[in-house]
Amino acid sequence: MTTNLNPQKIFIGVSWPYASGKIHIGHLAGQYIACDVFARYHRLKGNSVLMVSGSDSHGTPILFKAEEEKITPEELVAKSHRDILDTYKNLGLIYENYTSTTTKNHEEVVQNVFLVLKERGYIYEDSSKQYFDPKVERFLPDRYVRGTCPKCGNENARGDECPECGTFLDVEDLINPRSTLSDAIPVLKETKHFYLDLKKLEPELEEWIDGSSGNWRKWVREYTKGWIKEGLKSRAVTRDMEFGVPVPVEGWEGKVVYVWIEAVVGYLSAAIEWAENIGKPSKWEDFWKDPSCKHYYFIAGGNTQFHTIIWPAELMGYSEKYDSDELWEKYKLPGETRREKLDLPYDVPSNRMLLFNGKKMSKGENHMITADEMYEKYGTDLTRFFFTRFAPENHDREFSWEDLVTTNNNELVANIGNFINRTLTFTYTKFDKKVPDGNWDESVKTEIDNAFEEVAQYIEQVKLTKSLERILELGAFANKYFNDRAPWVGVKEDEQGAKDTLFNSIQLVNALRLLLRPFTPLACKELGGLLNVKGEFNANDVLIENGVIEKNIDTWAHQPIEAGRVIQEPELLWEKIE
RNA sequence: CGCGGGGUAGAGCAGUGGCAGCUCGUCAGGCUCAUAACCUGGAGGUCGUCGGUUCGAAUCCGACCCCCGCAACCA
Repeated sequence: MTTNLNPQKIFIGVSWPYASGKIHIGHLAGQYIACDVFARYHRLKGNSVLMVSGSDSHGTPILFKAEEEKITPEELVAKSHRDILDTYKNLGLIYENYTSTTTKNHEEVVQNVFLVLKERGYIYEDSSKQYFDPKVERFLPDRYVRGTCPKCGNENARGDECPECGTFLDVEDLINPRSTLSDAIPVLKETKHFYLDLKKLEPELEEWIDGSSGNWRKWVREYTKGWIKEGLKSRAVTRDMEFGVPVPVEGWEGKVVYVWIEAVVGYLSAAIEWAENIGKPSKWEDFWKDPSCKHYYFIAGGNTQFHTIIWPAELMGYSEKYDSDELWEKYKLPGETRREKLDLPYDVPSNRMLLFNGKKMSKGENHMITADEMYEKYGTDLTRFFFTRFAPENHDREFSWEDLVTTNNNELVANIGNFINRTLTFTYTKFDKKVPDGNWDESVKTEIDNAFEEVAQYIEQVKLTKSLERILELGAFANKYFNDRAPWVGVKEDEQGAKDTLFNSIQLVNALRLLLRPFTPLACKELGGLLNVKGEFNANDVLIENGVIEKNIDTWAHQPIEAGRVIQEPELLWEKIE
């Protein structure tokens, strides 16, 4: 436990959950637990962490859902936001700032970014024809138009894709189109939009991807390169709608900035809001304008290209502001003082899909298990442990309740939990509740030090499943050590030998506690109590209590328990289920 | 030929040219401090298919088959 004199700055952006309901376990497996484990580790390591996210609170589906539930969109969004916060709290998911896209600050930053990109010529105006539902008087997103597939004749094809034959469609090609909102026949209407000129940024983008993607997950890199290979197309960045961030251009009333400009800018606006919240309005620049600050984006599946292509493109285009006296004066961000470029992503450790009965989870089709259900059944630690242990880091993974039970019983309980329990019980009953006076076994010491180092490496590479596997290895080592040394024999025949064994076992128990802090925080805290650990600095607890961490203290190392310390009566940290 | 991921023991997965591994399950044994736990040993695989390169291929090359994801504000 030493002051970290040279803390690494870590910015973590976590994809924004859509505020149309509760989050499900796919979200947990995808990013919300991984980011928290990663952030907790870095805080414990004494690094400077800024992790932000928020509720994505705009868009057509929210309008429709609100209508369905007969409440206002604002009410739906507020309720969803509260639900999400509850879930986070239950699962111990903590952010430096978790906000929402409904804030004035967000609107201001989005409009600022939009206008700079427009001034630099990366956003241009064009018009297109889009289906309009005359009955409900709304333009229709492609997915809200159904009709007959021109390829296979399926009468229920969606405007974007035919679910029957799998073809991606242009909405205008549908035969006999109808609106899913009213069943009315939609009409094609001319509408003007702004487009993001990705083509223009493509060379710069490609160079950046070639240079930076070496440490990305293979599938993320290949997927991204695939998009570039296909050629980037301009995309409309505005929508005909009233619910969202208004397009800040005269004559564009009734249109809003479309999500994949809007939501990703949240990473910046939430950082700015955080700086404001802690009373240091320029502090966000430490994380956004320091090239040594590493930017990680925890996202999942289909969001990948927004973070490896579109968001970097926006940042590149936006950073041209700093080359122009005029733009710099005209478009200052809140609290902005430094005329330096914004940092680009360092890594995008995107996960693949968690499947349930062979299909991915979906809010729309109600094919899901909510995060709340998981929490209510199995609690914080097991939920966190399981979805780290079996995160779909490199390929899709099937979720099953059996795996969850097996993992709990064989790994959390039988490996780690049982070792802790047998050690504490032995100490409590055979050594008068005191840590016996024993000598360090070098092999144990080495094993512990190696574990700290290797687990740290895995986490820093965002190989979280491996990091947990490594901790389980230490648990297996500990059980074997205990078994080989057979202190239950020694306690009668070789008392000092038994004392040595238990002294070292206690150290292993404490090592496991320290290593597991990012993964199973509740049990670690409880175990700290059993071991009578007092006054230990835990940056994550400080963040929960004070909302900010003032000191960078490196606590990622073994902290020995001294002989003679009295321990509490052992209690089970985790129990077998079913 | 749209883009991408995958196919290895009953299950879930590591393994990028050199004796096919890990966890769980299963079988046998040991131990008894511990949550029926822990420890040791065994059985179980023509590495999707076919062809090629090589002294040597799960791994490199070619063809094919199967599963999955991706243009929607679905993580």
